[in-house]
Amino acid sequence: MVAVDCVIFGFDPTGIKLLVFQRKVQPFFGHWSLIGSFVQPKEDVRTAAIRIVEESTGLTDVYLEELGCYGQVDRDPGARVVSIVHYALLRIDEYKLSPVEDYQARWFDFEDLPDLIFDHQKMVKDAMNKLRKKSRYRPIGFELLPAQFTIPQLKKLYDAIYQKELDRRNFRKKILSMKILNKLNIKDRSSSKKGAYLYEFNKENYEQLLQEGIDFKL
Amino acid sequence: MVAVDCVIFGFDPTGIKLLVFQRKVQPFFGHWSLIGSFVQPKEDVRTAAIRIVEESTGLTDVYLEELGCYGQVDRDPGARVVSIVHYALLRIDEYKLSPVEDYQARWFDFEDLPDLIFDHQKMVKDAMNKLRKKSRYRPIGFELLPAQFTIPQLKKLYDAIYQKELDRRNFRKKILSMKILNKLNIKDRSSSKKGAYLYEFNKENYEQLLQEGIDFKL
DNA sequence: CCAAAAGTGTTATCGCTACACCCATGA
DNA sequence: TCATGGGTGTAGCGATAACACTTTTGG
Repeated sequence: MVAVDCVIFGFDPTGIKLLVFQRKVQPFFGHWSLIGSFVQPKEDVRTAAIRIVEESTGLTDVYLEELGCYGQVDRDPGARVVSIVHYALLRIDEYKLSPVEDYQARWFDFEDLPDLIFDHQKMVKDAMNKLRKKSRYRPIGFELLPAQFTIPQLKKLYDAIYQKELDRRNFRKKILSMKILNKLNIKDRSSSKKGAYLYEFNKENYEQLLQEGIDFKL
Repeated sequence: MVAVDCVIFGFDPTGIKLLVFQRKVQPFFGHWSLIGSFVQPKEDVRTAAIRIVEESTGLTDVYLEELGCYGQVDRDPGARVVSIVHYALLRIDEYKLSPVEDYQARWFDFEDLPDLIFDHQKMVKDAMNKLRKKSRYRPIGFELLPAQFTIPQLKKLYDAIYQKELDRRNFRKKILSMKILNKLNIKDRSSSKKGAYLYEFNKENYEQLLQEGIDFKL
């Protein structure tokens, strides 16, 4: 049997979040777990992952990547299930509430997760490591922010991913030098009196950078 | 059904090689393909990959890593098979001939591969890309060389991986500065009159570097 | 003695790091 | 007017890239 489980990341000003679910079937009814599902006979594996994210969050256009195969014989005590784990990055502010509520879902601080069933804890740990590595050379961090964001917000996200405080000035300099941000002439005053300019991600310039062989080390 | 397919890399002085096999079952009997097998009911997925490499090369202690899941519905025209692809790096000079001969296997130049069945061509391409990326920050290139090797040999390998000629002097300087090579007082004269010193990979120092957070960019 | 590969050293440049200062504004 | 977060500039250091010369030895 082949299943897909999804590690779903979010971010808000207090830090990185994980969306976990209360299991609705035996065994371990009511325990916290990642969201998952069996792959249907006529369904591609990746399609299954997309479906699962949509069913559980209402979102269709999120960053979604394969993490790996979890295929220990005894990982699921009930039956032989091989799980193809994916991780998703989404903007917390965009996700639709109702499907999440149906699923008995909850956002947890990444630093303060409950116990998860089976090998889900390891999946989460591996996903976070992959996110750390990947964000060093791909600007996937943007996927976790609202479409419009300030540079201090972006820095806070990277502080959280790397678990250390980056230098304000160097961070700004580097990210701007890549020219993958469009500055808007609007200020966000929610976190300071002076206000910080809002930016948007410039996808075209980013694609071009990829061609030329970027290295995006923040 | 869950299967494992393996992309098996080798290297000799003329370049990077791939081990491919002549298929012994229908459909596509006799066509070239990667080596693979179904995962047994009581077998971990990774264990299956190790088994496949051993059965097809006779080698047990090779570098082996998961590449990803190939799970399109129609990738195998015969049946629904999800394949967990792995790639292996091995020292051509070490592999036992007889099992390979049983399997109707052949080493092909990576640049000059035959047509492969199903989506195996894409697996190979993806594996090579992963090898390129990974070798930028992990010294996995060593896995492809004999236990003892010269620095010019190592450079040739990285030339082949990156598909460009690195600078001889800078390459040597950098690799030596990492202190992950043990110099032997023996010269290999097979490729020049003057002869080049042989080195061994120093695993202890490498492990220590990993702790400290290496970045191995050549 | 010479061709061919191996081995070594130097210099200029670029990018990163580590800093200190000014700006705008609500309270 | 002052506390708070936002925005900008610069100097020093270290790593990288570009490059030329010497060494060894079989033919």
